[in-house]
Amino acid sequence: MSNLLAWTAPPEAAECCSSLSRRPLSPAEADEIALVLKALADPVRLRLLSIVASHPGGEACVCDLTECFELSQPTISHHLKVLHSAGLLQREKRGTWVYYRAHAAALTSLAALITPAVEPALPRSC
Amino acid sequence: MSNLLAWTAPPEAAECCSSLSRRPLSPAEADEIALVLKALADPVRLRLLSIVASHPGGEACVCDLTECFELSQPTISHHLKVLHSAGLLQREKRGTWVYYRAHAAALTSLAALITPAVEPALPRSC
DNA sequence: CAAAAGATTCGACATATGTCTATATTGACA
DNA sequence: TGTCAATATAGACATATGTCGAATCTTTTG
Repeated sequence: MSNLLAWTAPPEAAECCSSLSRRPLSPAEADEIALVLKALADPVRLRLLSIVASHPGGEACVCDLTECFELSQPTISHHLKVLHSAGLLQREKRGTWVYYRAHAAALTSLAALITPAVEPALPRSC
Repeated sequence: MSNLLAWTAPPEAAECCSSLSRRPLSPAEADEIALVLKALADPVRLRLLSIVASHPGGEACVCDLTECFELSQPTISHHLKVLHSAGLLQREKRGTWVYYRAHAAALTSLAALITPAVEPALPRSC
């Protein structure tokens, strides 16, 4: 599973808060962040995440979610797996049912990453 | 050009702040947000945006950017176009050079969208 | 005007991705 | 133990995407 939280404090960023706008990302950092954003960058997965997050109790099972779409159950399952692998959804199996909930810390980290820096960046090139 | 800023106050969200976690996104909203996230969800484009944003003066021309990658100049130009079309980069032509800068408001909106809601969501299904 | 430099557009190609159907797995329960 | 219900996995297929080289456009300058 991709670990976005780990990104928030990479060695080379010890000097600073996490933000795209503070300094150029290394290729490796960009690869990792892109994995998480790719997981989010799909209309079905955005809706799945928003449905799960705003569901009563903050969680929903696959059967709840499948009803919301005109897509096959395996397709929904696939999208949930992508979100889970990216660390954006947490998974808990209870009996026959599997419940998903939003991983708030991962979303918070991602949002912080995107938020423009308030302070002007130090002069750098690449 | 996709207009993320417009999303921040859609008619059906008048009740509330903008957040994925507040209520289920409509399919149309999800499509629009996905367009912006798709633009961000690429390692090269993430690096381009971070380089532009942290460049002295907050802007960089294409020639500055091409040096940072082992990719052809048309490829860089393509990625810049994607970011610009998504509203994440602003473009200004001065003489022969084209300067890009990060669109801070768009990034702020996107970050707000991803940030988990503090208040519990109202009970809703899809 | 012509030539050069910066940038974009075009067309092609290989890879990645979203979706489906069919099948497998897991757990509840008679 | 056998069957059923809820999810997940596998394999196939069509479409989307990232990259390139070649050509085109635009602006400066000799």
